[in-house]
Formats: sequence, C-alpha cells, structure tokens
Amino acid sequence: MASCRHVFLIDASGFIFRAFHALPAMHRTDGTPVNAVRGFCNMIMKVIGETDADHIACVFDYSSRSFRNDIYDLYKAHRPETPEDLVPQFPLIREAARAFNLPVVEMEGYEADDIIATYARIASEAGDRTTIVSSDKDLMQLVSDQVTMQDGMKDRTIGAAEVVEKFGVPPDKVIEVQALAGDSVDNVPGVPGIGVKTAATLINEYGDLETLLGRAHEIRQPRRRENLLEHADDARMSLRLVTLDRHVPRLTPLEELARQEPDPDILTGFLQSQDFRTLVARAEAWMGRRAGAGEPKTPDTISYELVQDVADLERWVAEATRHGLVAIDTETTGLDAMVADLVGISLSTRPGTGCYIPLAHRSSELMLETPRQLAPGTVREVLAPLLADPAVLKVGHNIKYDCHMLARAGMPVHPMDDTMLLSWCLDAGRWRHSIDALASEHLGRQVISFKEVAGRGKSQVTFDLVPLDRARDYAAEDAEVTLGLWHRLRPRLVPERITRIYETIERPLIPVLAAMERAGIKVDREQLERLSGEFGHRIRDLEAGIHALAGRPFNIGSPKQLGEVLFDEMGLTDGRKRSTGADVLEGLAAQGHDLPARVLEWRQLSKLKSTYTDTLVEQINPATERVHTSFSMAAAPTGRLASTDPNLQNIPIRTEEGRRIRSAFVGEPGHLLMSADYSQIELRLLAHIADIASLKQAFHDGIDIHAMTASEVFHVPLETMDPLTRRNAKAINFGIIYGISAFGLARQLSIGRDEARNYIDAYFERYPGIRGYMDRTIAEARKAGHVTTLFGRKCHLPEIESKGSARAYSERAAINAPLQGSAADVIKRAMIRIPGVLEAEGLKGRMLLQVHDELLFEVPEDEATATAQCVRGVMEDAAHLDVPLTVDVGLGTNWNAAH
DNA sequence: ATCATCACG
DNA sequence: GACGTACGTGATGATA
Repeated sequence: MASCRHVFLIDASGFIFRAFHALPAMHRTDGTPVNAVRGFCNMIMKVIGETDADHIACVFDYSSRSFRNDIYDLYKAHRPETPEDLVPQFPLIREAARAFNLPVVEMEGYEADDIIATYARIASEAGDRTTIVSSDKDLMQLVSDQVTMQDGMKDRTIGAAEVVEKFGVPPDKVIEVQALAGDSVDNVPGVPGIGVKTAATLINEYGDLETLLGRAHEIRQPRRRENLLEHADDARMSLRLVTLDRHVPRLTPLEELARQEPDPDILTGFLQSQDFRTLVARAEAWMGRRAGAGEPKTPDTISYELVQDVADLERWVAEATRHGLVAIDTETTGLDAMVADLVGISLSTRPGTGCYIPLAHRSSELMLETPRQLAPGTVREVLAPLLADPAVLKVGHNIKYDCHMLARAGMPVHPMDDTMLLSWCLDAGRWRHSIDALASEHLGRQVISFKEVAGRGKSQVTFDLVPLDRARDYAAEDAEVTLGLWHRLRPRLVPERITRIYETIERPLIPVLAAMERAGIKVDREQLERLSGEFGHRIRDLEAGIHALAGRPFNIGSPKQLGEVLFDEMGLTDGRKRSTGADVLEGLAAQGHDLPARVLEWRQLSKLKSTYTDTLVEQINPATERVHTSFSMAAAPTGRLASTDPNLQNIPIRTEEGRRIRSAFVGEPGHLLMSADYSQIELRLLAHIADIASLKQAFHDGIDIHAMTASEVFHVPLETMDPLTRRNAKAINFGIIYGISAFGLARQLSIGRDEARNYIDAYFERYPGIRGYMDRTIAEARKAGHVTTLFGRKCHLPEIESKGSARAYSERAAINAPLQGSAADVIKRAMIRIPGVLEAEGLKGRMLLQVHDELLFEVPEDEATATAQCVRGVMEDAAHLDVPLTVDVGLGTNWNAAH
C-alpha cells in the first residue's frame, strides 16, 4: 500500500469541448474568447486540490485524425466544424496546463483516449491506482478495481457500478455493447435497430460480440436477427473503432510524470495575462494551501489508542477540553437506539489521532478472557462533564443516534455538530452522506467497513464480541474521520450560504426528534391482533375464490404468475400493457371481470396484514410498551424527514380497513391524541413563491381552492360545481406542484392525453404566472445546479445538465423541490419552537410524530383545548407568507378519531 | 440485491 | 419525431 502510486490522467481535449458549451461566452480585453480556458483552470484547481495523486498527465488529442480514420474513413466524419470561438483556445489551454506545471502528453495518430488507456494499463500492471478525469463514456471501458473516473465539472465519481448503470454491463463488456449500439456522434455504425439497452441484454445473454454474431440465427425477433446477420461486419468494425489502444508507443514514461507544484510567479503571470482577475486571487490562496499550510488531508501518521485506565481517559478529556473540539462516536450492539446496548466510545481531537474506550466487550472464541475495560460508572464520571461542557463542541456523524445512547448511559451531549447533516445541507442531491462515502469523497480515504470487523451474513457478530484491537481500529477511525470531515465541511457553511438552514433548522431539530423518538406511541395490541385474524380469514376466502376462478392454484402475490393467469390463460386485456398494477386491475374489474376485482381486495388486505397489523405488534418495545420510530434527517434531498423501523409516516387512512389500523394508535389512559395539520401548505407556498395574485386572494378569502380552480379552468360557476369537476381540478392543482405533464395528468385522471393537454393549457391561461415560475425555476436550476427553498435550503440537481428523460425528470423535481422543501422548512421551524412553548405554558403534552404536514401529540385530557390553541398558534406563525397559514386541529382517543 | 407493488404526504 | 413521464418517501414478497 505504501508503494502504491496514484496516477491522475486528465482528458483535456474532452474537457475543452464540454466547458466551451457549458460556460457562458467570455473574452479577454483584447477580444480573445477564453471561457473554456477559464473553465479548464477552475477544473484543474479543483481536482488537483482535492487529490492525493502523485503522478499527473494532461492528455490532448494531437489532431482530429487518428488511426481510426484508416479503419473507417467516415469515422467522426459528421462532426460539425469546430466553433470559431473555440479554435484560439486550444493553444491557450496547453499553455495553461504548463502554467500549472502539468506535463502535456499527445501523440500523432492517436486520440487522447488511447494515451489514457495506455497509461492506465501501465499503472494497473504496476499495482498503482488511476483516476481519469473525464466523463466521456468511451473511457468507461477502462474502469476497474484500480481505475476510477471522476467528472471534472460535477462532483461525481464513476466506478464499475456507474458503468453498469449506464451500459447495463461491467466495464470489460462495454466495448461489445458500444460495437452493437454504435454511436451517431462519432459515426460508429453499430447494428441498426439496436441501442444500448438491447445490446446489453444480448451481451449479457451471449457473453461477447463474436459469440452473438455466430449464433445470430437463434434470435427470435425477425428484424433484429436479420440486422445482426446483415451488419455483422459493421459490428466487427465498430468494435475495432471503439476499442481503445492500450499500447501507444513512445509515450513519456510514467516515472517522468511525477507531480510537481506550480511556480507561483508563472501561474499568476499566466492568469493575469488572460485577465482572470478573480482567479488570480483564488490561485494564490490555493497555492498557499498547497504549500502545506492547513490540515493534511491524509495524516502522515495514524495512531489509535485503546483506553483502559482512568489516567489515560482523563488525559483525553483534558486534551479535548483544552482544544474545545472533539469528535465522538459510539459503538453498540444494534441499530435500534431504543434497544441497543452501549459497547464503547471513541474520541478524536486532531487528525491522525483517536482513542477507543471499550465499555461492555465480552469474551469470544478469539478472546477467551474478559477484556480489561473501565467500569461504566467510572467512564461516566470522567466523560459526562466533557460531553456537557458548553465550551467544548462535540462532533458526530448522525449524532442523534449517539445522543440517544449517551443519554441512556447518563451522559447528555451539548453543544453538538453533525457532519452528516453538514454534508446533507451542503450537498443534498449530489451524493450519499454515509461516513464511508464522505471519507472517500472528501478525504480520499477508504474506511474499515463494519462488515470487515464484525463479519457478514450468518457469521456476523455484535460489536461487543469484536476483539479490542480490531474494535479500536474501526471505532477510533470513525471518530477521526468525522473530525476530518468537520474540518472540510464546516468552513463551507458561510460562503455557500447554508448557515441559516443548518444552524436555525437542522441542528436545533436533533434534540426535538430525539425526544419524539424516545417518547414513542402507544398501540392497542389486542385490536391489531383482532384485525390480523379477521384479515387472515378474508384473505384465505378470497384466495380460494380466486383459485377457483382461475381453474388452478397459483401464488396471487407473484406478479409473474398473476400475469400468466390474467393475460395468457384468461385472455384479458385492457388494450395496453401487461402490467398487474392496481390501475390496470381496476380497469379490468370495471369491464365486469370478477377475478381482478378479488385480487385487488386480496392485495389490499395482504398489504395491510403483512406491513401493519402483523408487523406493528412485533415492533412494540417491551420496556416501554410503545412503538418507537426513527426519523432520518438526511434522507430526502428536498428536506423532508423520513420515518423508518417502523415507518409511521405511511399508516393507512384512505380506506375503511386502513382507518381501523389507524384507530389502533391510542393515547395513554387519561390522554388524547391531537392531530394538527397544515391545510394546503404546498399550494399556499406556490401562491406565495410564484406570486399568483388570484391564488393569493383565494387563500385570503378562505375559498375552496380546488373548486375555484375548477370554476376558472372549466368555466363552471362555483354554485353549481359538481364533485367530479372539482376532483379533476384537484388533480391539476397537485399536478402543478409535481411539475405537470399531459401524460401524468392523463394517467391520474384516466382520460386522453389530448384532453389532459387542454386542461393544462386552460390552467396556464388562467394563471399566467405559473408558467413564469416554472421557467424561472428550471433556468435557475440549470444555471446554478440547484434550486432553493424560502429559507435557503439548496437542493442540487446534477442531472439537469443531462438530456432526454433524465433531464425532464430533473426539471420536474426542480419545480417540486422549492415547494416541498419550503413546506418541510416551515413545519420544522414549528417543531423546534413547540417543546419550549408548551413547557413555558406549563402544558404536559408531548409531540410524538411528524407526517410532512401534520404533527401528532399526546395530551392530558384536561389540557387538550389549551394545547390545541398553543400548537396552532406556533404552527401558523412559523412563516410569514403573502397568504395565511391555516392549521386544522383534531382530538380523539385514537389517531383516526383525531382527524 | 433488485423489481413490482402499494402504504403515506 | 421518438422517448419516457407526474414530486418525495419506506416496507414487503417474489425472484434471481
């Protein structure tokens, strides 16, 4: 590992074209266009600044001709003329590379991709790691265990998984797929009628191109078979065209590409000559950092300590106190913070150092003696003052969990920071926020995985059985990496304008959610068991009837088998797809068919039984006799919470059977459940954010908003509004929030696409501001790469720069995110204030659950009305919009009755 | 592990 | 002109 080199190969030619088209036009004072040059310099500073690479090459195409033109004279023949404004930038970019002291590599007769392929091969054979800076799909064939790709503009790394996602095959099969699918941009012919999807299917089935071509006569689809037979030679030639040459001769030896720091005078001189005034300042700061000031990204030496004596523990506590900052992590026997036992605690105060304090390790086969460890009481005495010290910031990764564990052990934590939340607030939508992913993203470090220390599958053990030395390495590393991440993320808060979201919403929410999770909610076990029994009977009866109608027994829960019965054996059809989704079955049932109707009922009851009536009972905590969910704070990029283990945000309500399940959620004796929900919050936010006068007026006047939309769009007077028209208008209103499409609305309402189109046109005509909002939002997303909520939460949409369906998807998400996200901000602001206000009013009610626009409380009967008033007041006051916020409050002995 | 399905907002 | 489509989640059983 120590001798392993890290080779960094920058696909400069690929980058130039992309930067030129992605960046706005920009000129030097003498008129020379320089947008791609500037983009290139930015990219270099970013990627070189973040990597630990020790060998670097900047690779260029020598000319537009290569050996591929000898194979096929039309190769890349359809390429449009190089834009006039780009031509003078090629030499400038070579100059820029030299100013950064990066070796420039090019070779007559070869493309940059071939040179990259050659270096990657040489490095891999020597056991080195390679990073290719490019997003060119043609380079994906090079990805392997040792070779990864990294996008120069977006924060995205491409490994084997991403290649499989794109091509449907692993990297070593990519060329086979490309050879079949062809490439219209490079004019690689491929086989007509075969795209990447089909090609991947074929290659996965036949293994490689030659085998496929040899057995093409077996293909069932006539067109495809003929095309394969007829164009076999085109495919073979395409394979030669897309295969990169990994043996480019006479290249500069890898050893001569050793990384060299730029000369500050040369670099600033170059940047000044291009009139990049802001870049000069940035480059100077950048070189200052590179000169070895700041924190080393990968500490030179890493040493972790096992703490088994009071004196050592006291030394760590003294060090953390003096430093005012400590990263902390807990190890436990499980993931459920209400049930798991605390096994050990790790601390880190500066990069490269950390300690692990074992508390409850047990002997195992590998470790026969009970390990020596401090008594929990002793640890508490020494550690609790540090954790409660207002002058020492405690940093954790998903620290809500550690807060639970430490509070249960008598060691409350305050104040705190959370690197998972920091990352999520800064980079929501960009990547995952697990410690493993972030360690790799920001620190270039691969942390020990839990499976490595605890084993996997059947042989996995709980952490208390892990031997102390391995436990120390894993646990202390987590704390130490957390500290490293904090140093990387925390400074970004102010410049990226995320402070408000993080400090006034997300961080204060941690203890509020922790209290809700700890409170849990009571469920009526007997009632759920009764329902289980009843549902079980009805499921069995339905099953018998369905099997009789089908003429044979089959697994109703298997979409495959059900499809065979419905479409093959019974010959049913709804005219379109062979799906067994509820919408299709409803259509079939409406035709008068009994079997699909019964399957729908069977499905509903099976779902309710397996997901709710059976499972919820098993989730009752034996100690508290209540159900405790866990709220994930960093799950949805829009800012919404998610509820898991169990999910209490999707308890049924829409059907009668479902409401009987909801009725099983009850208050303690002498208490009521109280539900407080925002009325139409996302539509109100739409009226406010898009600034639609008539919508705002309607909310001021308290008009039924769906009925009003119906009357506006369908020209029906409010007085004679029929329910169906109102229903259609409601669907349109929701559709707007979701980034409407004619297809989606048509499907929702089971109407034709033309009719849906007409509705949407009519809507936009009545509310012209909506179009403007949508266009502005999409433009903002494209320009900045993110959209923003009312309170400044950013939701990144990296795919908005792509094309086709992925882009359309991102555009709809861009329209929805500010609305969904602002609503999430509003209810979070209310949640943070509620516990304090209740306490100040002397009310004993407790907040138990949040369901996106609803809060559920358990309140003493005699305080119900006072609590209702108090909660409504805080919720309605949580944001001041151009429209009033309205909250409906309901009370009852159970959650259903409280609605 | 992934898909289809369906529970919620 | 074709493509693939309403936004955001989590849990389940079937299937590979």
